[in-house]
Amino acid sequence: MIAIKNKNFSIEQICESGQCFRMARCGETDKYSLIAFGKYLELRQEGDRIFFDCTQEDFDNIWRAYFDMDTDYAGIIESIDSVDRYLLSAADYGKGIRILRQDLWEMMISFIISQQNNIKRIRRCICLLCERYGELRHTEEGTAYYAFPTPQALAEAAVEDLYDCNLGYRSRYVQHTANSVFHKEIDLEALYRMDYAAARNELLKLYGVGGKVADCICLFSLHKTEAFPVDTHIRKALAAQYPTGFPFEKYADYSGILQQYIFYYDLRGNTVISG
DNA sequence: CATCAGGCGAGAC
DNA sequence: GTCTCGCCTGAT
Repeated sequence: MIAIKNKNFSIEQICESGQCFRMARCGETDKYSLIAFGKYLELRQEGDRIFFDCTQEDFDNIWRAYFDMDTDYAGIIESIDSVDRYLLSAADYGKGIRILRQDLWEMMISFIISQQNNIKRIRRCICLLCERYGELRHTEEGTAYYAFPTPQALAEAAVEDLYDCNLGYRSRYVQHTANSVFHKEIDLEALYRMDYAAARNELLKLYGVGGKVADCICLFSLHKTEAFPVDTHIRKALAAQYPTGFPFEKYADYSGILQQYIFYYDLRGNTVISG
């Protein structure tokens, strides 16, 4: 068990912020589970202390970077223009959110599925994909879980079987992109070395990946924090709060982090959460 | 019943 | 380059 203290870390907010579809609360307990990079992790929180049920080795090699533990989120929030009351409120509301560093391939497929879709169904689609095409694994304690499917597994899946995973018209996007990755028509390693503009441009070549999805992939896996995904929620929020335009120039290289505060505030703020 | 979810590709112009 | 339209499915 690894214990870390951090005031800008909320497991609940990270889970609900909609960037990771394989993190969930364990029933009615205070524990959360997460499957990422082929590993299963349980974690829980007491105030500003977070407890990771893993070895020091896994924490250092995987989870420290995954949860972006070395970025100063308090400093980012402090940099917000003091006259921008809306952004200050949004950031205060979602101050425990972190921009995760997730697997690139998994984010490609996850955000292709996310288009014109709702979070509940996205989770269900991904769960089905993992159960049918991912490798079954067990923790040392015996907990069973499925790894995310490999590019080969999804490339070899029939489109009609992907339809059965409830993907709808996105099935052919997933199939096509899986083939592009499996046959190395796109070099995933090279994407990490590119800057934001180049990486985004490369991602746009994938069938089923447009501007919004490319920005989500850039932000949530390549950690290009200048990427600012604009979806229907953000579009409405910006129109209402920033009639003359969002001040990107003030937050040039981390506006994507602020996007997450706005998105989460719009999604959860001032609403009753059901289910 | 219609509308809308974290949009995108295809075709028209 | 910009605009419009159709698209799986389920929640509201």
